[in-house]
Order: sequence, then structure tokens, then C-alpha cells
Amino acid sequence: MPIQARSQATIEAIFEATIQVLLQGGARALTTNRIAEKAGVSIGTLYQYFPGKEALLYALVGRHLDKAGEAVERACRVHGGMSLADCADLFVDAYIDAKAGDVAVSRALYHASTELDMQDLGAAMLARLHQAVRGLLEHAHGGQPETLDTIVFSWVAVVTGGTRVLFEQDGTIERLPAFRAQLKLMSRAYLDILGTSDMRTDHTRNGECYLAKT
Amino acid sequence: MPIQARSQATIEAIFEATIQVLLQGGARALTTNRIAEKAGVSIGTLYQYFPGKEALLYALVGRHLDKAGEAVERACRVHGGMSLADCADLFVDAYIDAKAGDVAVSRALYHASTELDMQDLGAAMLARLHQAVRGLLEHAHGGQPETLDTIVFSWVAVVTGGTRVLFEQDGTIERLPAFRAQLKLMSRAYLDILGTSDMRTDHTRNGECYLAKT
DNA sequence: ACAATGTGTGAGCATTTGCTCATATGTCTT
DNA sequence: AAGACATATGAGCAAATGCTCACACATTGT
Repeated sequence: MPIQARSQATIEAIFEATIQVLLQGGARALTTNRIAEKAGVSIGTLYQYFPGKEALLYALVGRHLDKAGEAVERACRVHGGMSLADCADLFVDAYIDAKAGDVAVSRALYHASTELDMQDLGAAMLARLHQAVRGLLEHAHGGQPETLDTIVFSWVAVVTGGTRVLFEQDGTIERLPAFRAQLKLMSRAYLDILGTSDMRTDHTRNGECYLAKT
Repeated sequence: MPIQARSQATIEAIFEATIQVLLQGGARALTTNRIAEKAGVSIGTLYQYFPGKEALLYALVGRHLDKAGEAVERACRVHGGMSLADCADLFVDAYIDAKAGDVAVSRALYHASTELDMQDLGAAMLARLHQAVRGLLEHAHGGQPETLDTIVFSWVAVVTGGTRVLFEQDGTIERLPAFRAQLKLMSRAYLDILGTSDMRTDHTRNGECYLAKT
């Protein structure tokens, strides 16, 4: 669709302007006219490239998610003979690094995306992460495939969800280093179950009562 | 402010109508006129009780968060001489149960809340959970208080965030039981670190390389 | 019965929003 | 140079939204 070079530049300007408007004024201030103004193009131009406001946001969010997803996939591909602990660190680092690049943008886009129906984008992202992580752990798992899927799903949900909570609550990413370390610790402890026992055993008996009374 | 009984009923009707509109039409369809119509009251009545749309949403979201927070706090208060594993189960169950009651409502309210500036409500909820969980683990922790705070923060973030991801992606809460079990398993494994070693040790050496090659 | 006050009404206004379309200006090919 | 096509313009429209206000009804106390 882009025949001349300037059209691509225009689209880029519109994308960038959308992010800027979102960052400055929030979801409420995100109007097509404002976006066009900020981008330095006319409102008509905007509607030449996007059939509507929703489509613009959809494309923008999709592009960002795609970038993050690709980064994680790339990181997960190189895992020759890693320990589970290293796998844990690998995914946690890859995901957080992919998201930490522009926390503000991620937050802004996420807030904007709730106005629309973008659950499919989020679901696609989750599925992508699921596949990547599955590949990472597959050869270390001896049990049934569905068991592995449950583990992968839970782990991915916890890592992505936990990171989101951190970013939402702590805009300054002050706590990020500590949280990252804890997330790794937790992931290692969890994944080690893969190598030590079946998922169905009740692990309350393995660990004693660690309660240190007074 | 409510002197006669019917005013309270009106407010309740408005709250309920807000949820209904949100569930049926999403955030885009959430207009004051629609809410009033659905509630069976006039638009003027709505603005007699709430200074604006934002205030209405703020009150509604606050009420729901409050209910959930209170439930978790109540559950966390009774913890005489529990093992860490039981503590893990307790919080996971309490939080999920508090949220699972009305998944659809939680999702709807969350989506609506992004239009506004409600980060303070979310932060307050997190702080509340933090305090409750801190009380739950306090007597089992021998290290420095800041270490405990880091653990509690990370754990709470992971449990709340992970649950949110699940609810957003899986509206039918089909995967909830499996996820709940995994979350408990993960929490137990993580919290056990509290009783076995200091947080600063590198746990890569404790666990071997569990990788089962082929 | 009657006023005082709490509660409910809804037509309609000011503003905003997403978007269209007739037109203008670049850019490329021949 | 000139036509063909891609790109850009922006005034303005139809619809929607948050909200006001002058007025009506209900409940209470005396």
C-alpha cells in the first residue's frame, strides 16, 4: 500500500503522535483530531491510512506487542542444554527487558486498549509466549504434555501479570531490580518441581512446617 | 446524606445499572444517560447523588475493591501457628475466592477504571493486601524487615497479576482450578525460601542442573 | 391540613467526537 | 511538459455525551 516513501513517514508520525497524546493526556484526550494535529498532518490524511480510530489503535498496539513477542521468542530459541534455573532466568529477563524498554508507552497503550476490543491481541501475545516457553522447557519435562501446558500457562500468567502490576503501581520502576530477582527465585523454585517430582504430588509433605515460632 | 430509605435504593439501582451497562456494552457504551435509563431513574436523579460520571465510577470501583480487600484481610487474621505452605494456600485461596465471585463484574469495572485516574484505588488495594500478607508471614521470617517487604510485594504482585491475566484471557474460568493449584505450588516453593535460607544466597547452587537430557 | 424538605423528572443546551468530501498539492512516468 | 496517480488538506456535518435547571412529586413533622 505505501508506494512513495513519505506515506510511510506519515504513518510513523501518526503512530508517534498517538503515543505522545496518550502519554500527555491519557485515554480521555485521545481523539483523532488531536492525533493528527500532533503528528503535523491533517485529519483527512489520518483517515486515508486508517479506516477509523479503533483500527489505528489496534495497529499500534499490535505492533508493540509484536516487537515484545519477537524479542522473547528470539531469546528463547537459544537454550542448548540449559539448567532449569537458567531457563527461569532467561524468560524472566527476556520478558522484563522487552517490557522495561518503554514502560510509559506500554502503560499508555494498555490503558488505551481497554476502550476497544483487543482481547484477541492479548490472547495472541499470551499464546506466543506460551509456545516459546514450552519450547524452552519441553525437553526437561518427563510427564504428560497437558501437565506441561498447565505449568507453562501458569508461569507465563504469573510473570506477565506480576510485571504488569509492578509497572502500573511503580511508574519509576524503582522496585524493578528487586522484583526481577524475586521473580527469578520464585520461577526457579517452581520449575524445580519439574525435575524432582510429578505435579500431582502434594508438596505439603515434602516441606516441613518451617514456622519459626517467636 | 441518605435521609429516607428510597434514596439508598436509588443509589443501589444506579450502581447495579452501571455494572449491567458495562457488562452488556463495554466501556464505550457507558454513558450517564444509559445508566439512568437502565436504573429506571431520571438523569437528573443520577446527578443528584454523584457530581459526575467519574465520581460514580470511582465510588463503584472503590466499593468493590473494598469488599475484596476486606475478605482477604479477614482470612489473613486467623493464622495461629500455620506452616508456610498453609499460609501460601490461605492467601491464594482468599484472593482468588474474593475475585472469582464475579469475574465478569471485576473485568468490567477494571476496563472502565482505565478511562479515569484510579491508580490510587489500585495502589490502596495493593497496600492493603501487602499489610495483610505481611502480618501472615511476619513471625516466620528471621531476616531484615525490608527483605520481608520485598518478598511480600513480589508475592502479592504475582498472585494478583497472575489472577488478572487468567480472568482476562479465560472468561469462562475454565482453567481456574488448575491455575489455583499451580499458584499454590509456586507460592509454597517460593515461601519455603523464607525458612531455609537468606534471600541473598544464590539458589542456583542449591538446586542441581535438573535438566533431563532427552 | 399544611408547609418544609427530601426526592425525582426530562427536555434541552453546549460541547465534543469521529469522520466525509470536494479540492489542492506533490511525485512519477513518458 | 503534461497527464496520471499518490498523497495531503481542513471546513464542516451528524451524532453522541455530560450535564443543568426549572419544576413536580413524595414524605415527614406539627
